[in-house]
Amino acid sequence: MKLFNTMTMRKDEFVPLEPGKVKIYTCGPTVYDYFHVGNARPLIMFDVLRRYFEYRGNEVTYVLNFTDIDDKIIKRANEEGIDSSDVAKKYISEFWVDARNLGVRDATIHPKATENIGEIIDMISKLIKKGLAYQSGRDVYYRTERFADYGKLSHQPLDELQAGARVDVAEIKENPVDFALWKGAKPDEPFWDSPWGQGRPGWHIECSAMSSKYLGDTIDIHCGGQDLTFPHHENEIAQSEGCSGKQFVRYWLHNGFINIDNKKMAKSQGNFFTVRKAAEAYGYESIRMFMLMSHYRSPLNYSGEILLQAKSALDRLKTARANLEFIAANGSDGALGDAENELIIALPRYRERFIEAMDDDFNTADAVSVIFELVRECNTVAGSGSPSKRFALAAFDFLNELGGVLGLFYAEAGDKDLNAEVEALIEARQAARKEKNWAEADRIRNKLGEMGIVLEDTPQGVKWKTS
RNA sequence: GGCGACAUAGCCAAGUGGUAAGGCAGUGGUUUGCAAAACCAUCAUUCCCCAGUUCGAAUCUGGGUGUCGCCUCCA
Repeated sequence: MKLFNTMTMRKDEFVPLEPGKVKIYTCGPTVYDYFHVGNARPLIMFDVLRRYFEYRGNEVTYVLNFTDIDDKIIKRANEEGIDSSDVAKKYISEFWVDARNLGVRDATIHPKATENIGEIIDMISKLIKKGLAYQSGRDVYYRTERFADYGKLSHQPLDELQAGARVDVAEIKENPVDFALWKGAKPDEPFWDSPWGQGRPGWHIECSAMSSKYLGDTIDIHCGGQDLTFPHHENEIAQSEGCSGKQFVRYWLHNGFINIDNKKMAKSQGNFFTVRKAAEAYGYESIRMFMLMSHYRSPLNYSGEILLQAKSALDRLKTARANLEFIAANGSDGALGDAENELIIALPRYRERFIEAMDDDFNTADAVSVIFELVRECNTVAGSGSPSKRFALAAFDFLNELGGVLGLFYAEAGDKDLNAEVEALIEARQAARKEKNWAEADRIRNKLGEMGIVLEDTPQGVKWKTS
């Protein structure tokens, strides 16, 4: 498998440190609000990466952290007059609602910064001892010019960064590019005790500390949005490699942005849609489909029209899948027909093409197109003659296999079951149809439509789905 | 100023040297009691522009134009 590595700026052949085992760390959310569609991209795409590694027989340890102490959380807490830990708690639980509805599987470990303060303090102490960090007032800063490789990920020479630095030239810092590892607490701020007084960790050190605690000094893959390349990931390298003396990350993966009118969707710009809100209009799985249909590194414009397109595309797949499931239950019991047999023999070729696409820097857009071609074949075969249960079941399973790698075809909370009232109406309509009482049959169908139930008359019987 | 990305049909989007995948929308047809779903056909002589390399370029090289991102919290 090839992965585009930001460090080398090309697609590198992926070889895990330990054969059959893959260690991945993805920078998780700062929990001070609902997350938006832009935040959802790394969650969804790197969830797919993880699923794919598992599909190919690897054991994956996947870490996704929560930054649960941060300036923004404190700000939010002050605005609402509540404790910052309550803000974090609330938005972590809201995170689970959206993430699970998007079909994002729980990571192996979801560490929280506030539960790893000890490890963070240890790491900072080690950096100070090595001369890579210094205390200044009640803060601790990283001495960037001491780390020879600083800038190697973002490919920016340190002196250029200084020239372009718009950061406040705080007196307390030796160099404007130095960044905080520990921040002394201001009045009314939450704090933890440390050798440098009461305070809290800086943002960058959390990820370094949690990554090494849960995955070791060297990990296979570190993921995040492109905007984290600098300074966040650059700083992580300085901290982790400065501390351990070993390579921190072997492959750096960065997803492109979700844009609105070609501008990056960002909370600070105010041009964002929360996943919660977008899902109300188009459904969670459509958001997932929207992301899958393009390459994770390409910029992707968000709009209602495009979400609708993604929803229609997804519906095509889901309908095909539901048709196969229906035939698997109601089709003929006979042996496979010639066309059925041919398609089943061809399935491994679809699998190969799917894998080929995914092996190329997990090109989900291409992988999705393989599924569409498969679906057309399945529809053709299932729509002619009297399709057999055996065929439909095999095709159904196969569709689930490929869809499952992309995290498709899951039930969202709120998917309806058929209730007794609906069932009675469907039967009444069938009776009317038998008597060729089309007016009555159509009346019932319209009524069901208003209830959100769409009917399809098929050779194997009546199918229904929610609209 | 430094570093980087992107530009393919009405819309979305793969393809990085061999003659333009896939999806959405549209059009014509088949099927259906009518629908729905589905299937078939159709839908870019052409990939931002110019020049070059090559038997051959959307793909490589040079130049240009446009858009965006990072360098500051940011997925």
